Amino acid sequence: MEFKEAKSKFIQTWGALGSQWGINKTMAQIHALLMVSPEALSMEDIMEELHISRGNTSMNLRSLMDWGIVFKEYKPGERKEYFSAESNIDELARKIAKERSRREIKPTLRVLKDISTIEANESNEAVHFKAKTEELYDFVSRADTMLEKVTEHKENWITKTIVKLMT
Amino acid sequence: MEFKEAKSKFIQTWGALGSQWGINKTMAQIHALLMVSPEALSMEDIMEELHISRGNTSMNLRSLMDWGIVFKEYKPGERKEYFSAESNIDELARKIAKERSRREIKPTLRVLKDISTIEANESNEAVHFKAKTEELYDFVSRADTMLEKVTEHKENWITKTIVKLMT
DNA sequence: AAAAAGTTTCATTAATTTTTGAAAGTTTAA
DNA sequence: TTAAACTTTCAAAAATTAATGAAACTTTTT
Repeated sequence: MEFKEAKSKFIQTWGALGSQWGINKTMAQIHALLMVSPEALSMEDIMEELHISRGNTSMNLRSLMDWGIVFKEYKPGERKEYFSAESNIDELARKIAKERSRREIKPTLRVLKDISTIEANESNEAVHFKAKTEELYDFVSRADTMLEKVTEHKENWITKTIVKLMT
Repeated sequence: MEFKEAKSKFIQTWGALGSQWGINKTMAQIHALLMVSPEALSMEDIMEELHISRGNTSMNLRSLMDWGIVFKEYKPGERKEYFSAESNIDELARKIAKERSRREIKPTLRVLKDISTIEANESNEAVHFKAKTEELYDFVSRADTMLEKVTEHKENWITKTIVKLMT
């Protein structure tokens, strides 16, 4: 396989992965492209490489910047804006995890907490509901905390945890 | 909030969460409904509760069974099929993680490995590409292994890991 | 073996999501 | 202050994904 083919394959794969994870395909593709580009790219560059419109490029770049995983760069003496991706992969994972927690897990936890407070001395059905949603709350809450721990620090989390448990 | 309202809210929330994670809304809603039902439900029950068609119900139930998180049940003396959800939440998480790894992460790893083998003595661009995709392969690979470790066993993984590290 | 009770499939329709492109908006330079 | 260079927005169109429902299929009962 030569470079061009590999590059295109990478962009397609990253895009497909993105859509399976609830991120739109173009957004993931732009991110993939920027990740493997040694230099920051202009909007024109991106449009041309991915064959997408200006509007589409603009909106998805904005989303990527909202996620904190793509940055604007200005080249001295140039008016055009250039874009580059977070280059540290651990940092990338950290930001994605943090953002998904904030946007999805936290709101879900709020709902779960809320609905598990129903008075359940009525029916069997209500008792079971309350038990199940409480259990789910605990689980999701634990998972979220763990995710936070794993991603909050750049340093090795396991080591820290062990030290903490042993002292 | 009384029971009916809470139940409906739970089903909506779980459905929304599903679609953010690449699972179709109805599938997640059926799963939510079965999770909070103390008894197994028939297709009729599900159709009625969620206001969806027979075909839709049938296909999404099949998907849920393919994921291994919903089961068919037969009641003695009854011809109808009943459905129930995996009731252990740890087990549920385990199965989802395993399935997503198999369907999404593993294929991505294969592609990453494949494309990072290009001969990169040509351009700066190709050198950077090779380095980046290799780095990504290592990261995803590590993450997948960790996920496997966390979910492979029902027992507390942390404890085991610590014990292993200390001996 | 035919009817009854139930389930699955899949072409068509509906809903949702994404993309386009042209107009409006900004900023810089002359 | 106005023209040029560039970016953003958003209504409409296109593409994708999900849902319907009727016909086909399966299994059980009589």
